[in-house]
Amino acid sequence: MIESGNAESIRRGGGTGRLKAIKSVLRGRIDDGEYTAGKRLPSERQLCDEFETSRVTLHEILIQLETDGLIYREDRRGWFVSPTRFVYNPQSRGHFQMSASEQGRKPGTVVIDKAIVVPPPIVRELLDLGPDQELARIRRVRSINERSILYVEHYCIPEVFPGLFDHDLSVSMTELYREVYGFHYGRMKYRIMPTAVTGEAAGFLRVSNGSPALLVARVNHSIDERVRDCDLEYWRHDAVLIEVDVEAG
Amino acid sequence: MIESGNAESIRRGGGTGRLKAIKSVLRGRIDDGEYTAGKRLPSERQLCDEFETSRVTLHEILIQLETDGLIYREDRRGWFVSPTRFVYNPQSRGHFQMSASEQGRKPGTVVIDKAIVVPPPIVRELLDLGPDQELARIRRVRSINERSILYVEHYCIPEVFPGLFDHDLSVSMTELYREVYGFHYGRMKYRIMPTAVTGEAAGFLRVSNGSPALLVARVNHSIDERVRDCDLEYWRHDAVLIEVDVEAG
DNA sequence: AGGCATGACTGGTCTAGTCCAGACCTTAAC
DNA sequence: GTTAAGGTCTGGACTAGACCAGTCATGCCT
Repeated sequence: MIESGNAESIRRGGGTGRLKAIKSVLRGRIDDGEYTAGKRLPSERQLCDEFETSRVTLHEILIQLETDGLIYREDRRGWFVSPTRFVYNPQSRGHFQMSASEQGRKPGTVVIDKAIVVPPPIVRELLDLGPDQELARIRRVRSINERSILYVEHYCIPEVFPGLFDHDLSVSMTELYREVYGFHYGRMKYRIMPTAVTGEAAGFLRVSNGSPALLVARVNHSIDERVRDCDLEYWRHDAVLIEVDVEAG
Repeated sequence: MIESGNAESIRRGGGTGRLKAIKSVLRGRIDDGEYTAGKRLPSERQLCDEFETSRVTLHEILIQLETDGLIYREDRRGWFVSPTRFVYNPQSRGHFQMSASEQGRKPGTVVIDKAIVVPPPIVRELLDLGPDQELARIRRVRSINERSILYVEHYCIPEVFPGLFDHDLSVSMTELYREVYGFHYGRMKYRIMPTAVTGEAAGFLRVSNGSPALLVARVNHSIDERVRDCDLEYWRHDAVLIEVDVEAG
C-alpha cells in the first residue's frame, strides 16, 4: 500500500489506482497542514515530476480534490488550499459584511458596474415580468480575506428607486433601500442549485468558463408585497455553507 | 464560425476553441430536442469520431455540460440528458413521495440496509454526541422515474425508537415516527453545500467515486426539543432545486 | 426456465507530450 | 515614478492512443 507522503510506491498504467493513491497523499498533506489554507500548492508540472505522472492524470486528481471542497483554483494562477466555508444564513438580520466580520473574516465588496438592461429570462421569470421590461442591474463581487467568492447580479425596477445609481453601491442594498427609500423586506424566496459559472462572472471569480458554482437566486418582497427585486448569487462552490432553520409545517 | 450541428468546420490544436465549439453544438442538440430528456447520448467514442477529436477533449466537454446541469452520467453505462430538476421544498408538509407525485414524477424508495453503527464525525457534531455513542442508521436510495437521484443516511437514537427495524422503512420516516412513536417534528435545521459523493454512496447513485453532489444535512428536532435525529442527503447535483421561503428577521 | 459464461460496449484511468493564452514579475526607458 | 515590453510560469486546451473494470445482452447448458 501507499506510504503516506511517499510518491515512489505508486504503480503506473491504466486503472492501477494511481489516481486514488496520489489523491490520498495530497489529501493527507492538506489534512496534516503541510499545505495550509489559502496557500498555493506546488504547480501541476511540479507535482507531475514528483509523482511521475501525466498532467492529464494530475489535473483530474486536483479536480476531484476541488469537488471535495479541499482546494480551489484560480485560472492560470494556481491551485490553493480552501479556507473553511463562509456560513450563509439567509435568515440572518445581518448582511454579507456583517456576517463575514462576525465569522472572523475580512469582507470586501467591489462594484463592477451599474446599468439599465433587459434582464435574462431567469430574472423575468422570477419577477414575473413581460419580455421588454427593463431593469436596473448592479453587478458586484464579494470577497473574503481578499479572495473573490461571490458574484452577484442585483435587479430592481428603476422607477421604484429613483436616483439609485447616484448612491454608494458597495454597501448593503438592504440598508440602502430602507434608509433612502423606506423600503422594508417582508420575506425572501430562495432557489438554490448547483450550476456552472460562465462568461464575465467566471472572470470576476477568477475561474475558467464552465466551472462549478452554487447559484442562489433570491426574490425579495416588500412587506406589502407591492415591490419585488432579485439577486442572482453565484458562489464559488467550495466557499459557502448555507444554514437554514425551518419550522415544521 | 461553427455551423450549428456541423462537426466539420471546427479547428484543431491547442486552445483553438474546439471545446467551446463542440460544446455549443451539443448544447444546441439538447435545446432543440434532438437529444431528449432521459435518453442516452451517443457514446464518447461515437462523438469522438463525429467531431474528430480526442476522448480526453470530448470527455472534458461532457463534464462541462454536466456541470451546467444539462446532462448526467451513469458510471460505465453512458451519458444521458437530464430531466428537469426535482423541486425540494424543505418547508413542504409532504415528504419525498408526495412531493414527487405532486410534480408529476414517479417516486421510488429502496432500503439499502439498517444497522446500529458508530456514526461519522459530521453526524456526531450535528447531534452533539460523545465519541462512542452508537446510533441506528437506515440507508435508502430515492429515485424519480426509475433514476436514482438521492442517497440518504438517516441516524437516530435507537432507544428512542424501540423496534424501529421491525417496520417497513421504505415509507416516510416522518409519518412512521408520528404514527408509531407519537414523535412530532417541531423544527428542522438544514445545512446545504456542494460536496463530492464517494464510496458506496457513489455506487448507489451510479456515479463514479468523487462525483459532485449537493449535500443536505438535516437535523430534526421534536416539538419539546428533547429528541433529535438527522439525515445526510446526497443529491445528484443536476437533479435538485431547493426552494425556501424566509421571513425577514 | 434459470443460471452462468462470454463478448461487446460503456466510461474510468493513464501516458507523454504539444500548443495556447493569461498572470505576474522584472527590467529598461522615458 | 510610471509605463511598456519581455520572459517565465501558470492552468487550459488538445492529441492519439492504451489499458482497466463494470454493465448488459445474448447464447448455451443444465
